[in-house]
Amino acid sequence: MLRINKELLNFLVALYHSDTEGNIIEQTFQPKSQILQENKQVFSVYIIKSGIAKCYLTEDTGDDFIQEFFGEGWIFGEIEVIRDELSFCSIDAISELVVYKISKDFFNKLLNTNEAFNRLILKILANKIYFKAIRHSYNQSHPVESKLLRLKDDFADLANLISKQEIANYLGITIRSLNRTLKELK
Amino acid sequence: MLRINKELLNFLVALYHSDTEGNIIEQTFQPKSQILQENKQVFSVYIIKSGIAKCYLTEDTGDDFIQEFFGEGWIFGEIEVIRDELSFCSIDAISELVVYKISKDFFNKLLNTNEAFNRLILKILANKIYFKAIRHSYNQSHPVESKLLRLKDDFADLANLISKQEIANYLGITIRSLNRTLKELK
DNA sequence: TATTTAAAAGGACAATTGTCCCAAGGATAA
DNA sequence: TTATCCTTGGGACAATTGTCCTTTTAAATA
Repeated sequence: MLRINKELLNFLVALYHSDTEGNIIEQTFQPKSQILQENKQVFSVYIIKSGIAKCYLTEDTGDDFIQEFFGEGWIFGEIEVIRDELSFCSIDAISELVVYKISKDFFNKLLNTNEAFNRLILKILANKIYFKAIRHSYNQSHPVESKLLRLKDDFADLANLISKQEIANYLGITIRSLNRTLKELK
Repeated sequence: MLRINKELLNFLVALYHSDTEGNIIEQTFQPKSQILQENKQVFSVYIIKSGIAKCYLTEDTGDDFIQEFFGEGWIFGEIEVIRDELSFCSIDAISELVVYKISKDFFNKLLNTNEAFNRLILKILANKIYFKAIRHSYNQSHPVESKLLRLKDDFADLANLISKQEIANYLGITIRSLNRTLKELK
């Protein structure tokens, strides 16, 4: 639910400190500000240094569907840069968010010249597919109650950071269903 | 719905013909035979030369959820090899299936030494994430009828190859719902 | 402090989807 | 041919989830 990646974060901290050419910039976003927007161009790849963000997609029905909550060390924008396409989801800061920002060109250069970085990105992409596959499958085959119980632990940690609406959007259900089920579980 | 990738297929055909050391093997599977099984080790990466396969996950409820139907040029097993973990889904041949089979080691070697191959795999992984994100979001926010209409075209092509049960498993619904909705659409 | 606004909780009903069951049609094997 | 099995289609009802609306609670601002 809240994705983090210490390995990538460590990698970036080192990279940032050895960077003398300004290829990596630290940037801070205020809560609720938007970092990437659906269907817009993506010029940079971002790695979260601290804070929490949400990655979501707005459907034609007007509903937002939250793909994941991103935490320390999580990367975004890399899929768009690799595919060389517009963003297919939006990213909003939930808490104050500090990121390492890498330009498209430098990210591509890193991929081509830094073998360890290349491997790390391959692993990250493979993991993203894995997480999505598992979650999508689980979501399709289980009722709301099971989905909620599954989150219970992560849930407690995030409960004071994210709204009920966001939890509902993550589960792909309405707030009404969420409340009903929460009450039944008590 | 049916994923194909001509670019990778072309790449592999060339690779196969220039391969003198038996790093790439052509192999044929009969319809309904299983190529990869959930929770088992994966020793090779496969690229489909011809035929159709399904990639699915069996839930604790006993339901199968079909992630995708794979066609020409589609790759599988690469996620497990990159993550160095057990398979998280099963792959079954639907029609007679011919694949190019690459050992784990040679796949890793290709990733490290062949820049074009590395790029191709990065793109493929990024695309897999993209497809999954879009589909998961759509599935969560739309009723059965919309999901079906969305497939209508692909659907016609596959209809005589895959069963109703498989379509239902792909949509994450029961056969009963599928039939009901198909009737309403007529 | 009083006033306004937004988030959370839930009642009543409607729509959607699932469960369970049976029947019809085609394919296969004895 | 007849028996058997599997796929498909659908009736009747139950369970789940959504829609709409109201109330309560909490937070924010004048």
